[in-house]
Amino acid sequence: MMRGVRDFPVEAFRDALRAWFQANARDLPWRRSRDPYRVWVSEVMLQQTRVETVRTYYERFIRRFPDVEALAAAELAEVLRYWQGLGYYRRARHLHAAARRIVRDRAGRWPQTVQEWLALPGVGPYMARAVASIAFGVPTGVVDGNVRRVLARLGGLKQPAVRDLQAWADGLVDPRDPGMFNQAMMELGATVCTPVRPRCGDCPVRTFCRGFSTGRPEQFPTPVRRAEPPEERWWVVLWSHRGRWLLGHKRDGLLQDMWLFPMWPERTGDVETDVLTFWSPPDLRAAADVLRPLAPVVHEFTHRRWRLRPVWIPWPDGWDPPSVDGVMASTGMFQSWQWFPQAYLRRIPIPRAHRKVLAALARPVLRPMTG
DNA sequence: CTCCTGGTAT
DNA sequence: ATACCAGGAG
Repeated sequence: MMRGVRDFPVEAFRDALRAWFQANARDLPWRRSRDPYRVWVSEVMLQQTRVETVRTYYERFIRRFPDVEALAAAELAEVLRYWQGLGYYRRARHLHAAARRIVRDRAGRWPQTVQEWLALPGVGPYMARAVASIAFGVPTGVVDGNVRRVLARLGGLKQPAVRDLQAWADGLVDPRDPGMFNQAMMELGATVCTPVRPRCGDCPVRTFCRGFSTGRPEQFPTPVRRAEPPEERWWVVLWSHRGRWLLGHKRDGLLQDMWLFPMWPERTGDVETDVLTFWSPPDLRAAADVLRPLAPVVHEFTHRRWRLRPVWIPWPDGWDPPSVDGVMASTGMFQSWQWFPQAYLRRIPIPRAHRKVLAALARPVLRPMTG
């Protein structure tokens, strides 16, 4: 057991936390049911994502895919479309794959133990314990980012090991209602024991808290600064022809299975040199004639920052259809490509970064293209 | 603007 | 250890 955690008044802590949660729990859509499907979907969405963002997505998703059978029967593209804008699209692909496993391999029988949940794709230590405790009453503690912070402050721990926190959470969890206890811990972290300026005055368990007694709760756990993500500069080509737009289906890695406008790395800063060299000579001359620079877009991921320079190429209706295969193949990032009518852009999964590019069409150019 | 947050897979 | 997204708060 960790220093500072010995002789922790477990029963009194549970009582104070329970009373607080019963009076202060936010009314969230996924809390109205202990249906494993709903608990699971909400937990997947809430991973790495804020409650207010998830709320809208969750309700739409449940309307469209009301149970695990409906999700398993759906196409991946459809699932991704409902996930569009939430980020971490791998979550959606795993959710979909796991739904198919539950329906096909388990004949719709739900995993109930932590071990069974862990066997599903996209389910790790946190999620397995969250769903098992909330939907099935398994007496196990969960340690997500919120709980980690709450426990670190309670124990006055600067750099707690996850294993120790898990062990502590397992000992703390209320066996009478593990799901409620876990949700209460996370709720406390989300609304009171916040990363900056925690509201200790509103905290139901401050009398148990070493962080509070030190007067500097924000020091637990020790804050760490994230490194600057490296920057990448890309040209993005919005190619339109007879009311259609050319997009590619991303093959792998970042934004896999999403639809993107073709992109080329910026090298010289001159679009004809960097992009149009991959085009056939007649296409090159024609494209240069109708090329329209758009306002730049910045989009930040965890691990890299994109500076996008969108270029609109409105291919005149009267001209021959452009030959796109060689051009799209030259990007090396798509498994297929397609001309989509304007109205269809709402029906395919396009990540936020390229939605911003699309929005740049409606704005005036802010800077010249060269330089 | 700047600084901050988050689970799983590999 | 690193890849993966899109925000919010101040």
